[in-house]
Amino acid sequence: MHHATLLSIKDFSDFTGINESTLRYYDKIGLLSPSHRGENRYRYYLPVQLILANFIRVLINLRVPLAVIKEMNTQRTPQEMLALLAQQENKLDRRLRDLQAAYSVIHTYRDAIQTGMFAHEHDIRVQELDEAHCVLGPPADFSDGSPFYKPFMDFCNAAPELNVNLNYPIGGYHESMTAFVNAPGQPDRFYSLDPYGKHRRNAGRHLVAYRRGYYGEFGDIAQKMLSYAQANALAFHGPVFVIYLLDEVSIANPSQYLAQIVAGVAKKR
Amino acid sequence: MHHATLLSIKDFSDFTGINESTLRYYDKIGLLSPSHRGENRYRYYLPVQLILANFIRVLINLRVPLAVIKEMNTQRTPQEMLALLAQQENKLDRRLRDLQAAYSVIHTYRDAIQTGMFAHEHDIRVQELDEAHCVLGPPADFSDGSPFYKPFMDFCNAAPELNVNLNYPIGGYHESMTAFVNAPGQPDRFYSLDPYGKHRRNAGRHLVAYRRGYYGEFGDIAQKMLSYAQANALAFHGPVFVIYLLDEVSIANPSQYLAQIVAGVAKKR
DNA sequence: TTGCTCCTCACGTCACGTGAGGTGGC
DNA sequence: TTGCTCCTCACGTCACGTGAGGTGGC
Repeated sequence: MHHATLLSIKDFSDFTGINESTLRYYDKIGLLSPSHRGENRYRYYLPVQLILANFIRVLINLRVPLAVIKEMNTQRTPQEMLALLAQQENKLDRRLRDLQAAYSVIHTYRDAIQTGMFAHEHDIRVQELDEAHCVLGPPADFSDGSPFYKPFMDFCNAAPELNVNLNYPIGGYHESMTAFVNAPGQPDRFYSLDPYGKHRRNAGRHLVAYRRGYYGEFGDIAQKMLSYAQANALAFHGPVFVIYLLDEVSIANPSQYLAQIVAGVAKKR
Repeated sequence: MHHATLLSIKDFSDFTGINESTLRYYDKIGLLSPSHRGENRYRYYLPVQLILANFIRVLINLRVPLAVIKEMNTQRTPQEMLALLAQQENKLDRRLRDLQAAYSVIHTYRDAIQTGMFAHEHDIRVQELDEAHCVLGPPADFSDGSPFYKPFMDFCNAAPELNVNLNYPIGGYHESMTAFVNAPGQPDRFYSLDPYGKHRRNAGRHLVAYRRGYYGEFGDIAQKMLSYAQANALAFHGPVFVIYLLDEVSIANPSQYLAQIVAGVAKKR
């Protein structure tokens, strides 16, 4: 500090924590200009401007755009500031929800991939599963013999109104084991593996099988499940949930995708 | 769709929900190029590329940079994807914390401004207050007669190591009413009105007064509080907390700032 | 002369969206 | 000719950070 009353750009930067080049930028856009300039065009700030800098710094941290801050700069009332804060609160709220949704998608995928990595394709067995949540789409229409992606696109198009987040892994829902056996590649509905979804797979005993391959290609896995059930005196009940634990998100080669098929079972008596 | 097997850029855009110009951009940066071009340079996509588009869309929603997505594009393994997701989770975690902090600052300021708007400057009375939290700074050093902002800057500089968020309103802490009376403009410490702070103002009866004016200018408010206490047979105890309910964030003119002074009191007996 | 602070101006960032001006086939 | 889809290319966005090249006073 050369003068007791004037701050060079370096001083001002040190006190405010705002980068020197950022201060020059604020000067350029008229957000915060030094009170005067030296003959050599050096910028000099008044200590009282530190207060203005703090005002700017606080609002920037609240994600208020510089243009808005500039408007509030010369004139502002508690009423206006309250309105701005309320508006900003809404914006942050939306961004928070967005981020939390992304966070949840990451978790769901991590779980799926981890399970998929340690699954053996020919492993088939009965497991006690916890309740799981999802969002079911509308009935899938394969009736006109349309290619695989047509009903899937219907699902995607219906997503906004059904409040379906398409970033979660997508699976196929069959109303019964019989339905799955008859057309393993043509689920009755698609579903999103949204852990906050309103639909659910009940807790309890399930027959769990795995199958490697492209979407809708299940080979003889349905038969294997039937044989296993017969050999172990199991009866199927409830819907069948297919989910791709390893899909295009984790694997480039479609023939290496890994599906998990889950069907409710009980001991025959 | 002109061909059953090929998608124009419009079709592809409709199916993926990705803007046409964005698809051209992805082509340009080599992230997602159409499988071939017509003689007129029209872009044509294969239906199987919809899967790749979904991969990209999902990762974009997880805030993965396009450059990283591009790297994972041709080769990716479940292991690599797990690592990427873990890394992304950390990033999102930091951003979430950031946003939540901003959110909390907004709430604190809204409360302060609302209280300030409905406060009358000459209102002075006893109130039952809830516990409140804050973060106390180091002892403020006014001893060398330095201007007001020197000890305040010390506080700001100490902020990072004390884990003080400087975006909350900042106030002055006096160890006793006597200390406040002797030097109302020179608090023993500064503090940040952080509702998650580790220090606190106890719940209970407090004498609450208001004073309009610039930082550190308190006129005769201390005397008024003493008189009020004497007239009502009140004894002071504990520290005095000063906070500016209306400061540079909500008001441009410093002479209109509004301070609230809060001191613990009990009936004399 | 050297070292220091400061200056201006141009350019890069990131993932697009927009808009101007043009083409090719019905 | 009109309408349609598609093309390329340039520019703007937002809040800076970086770096080149230069100045002025000790």
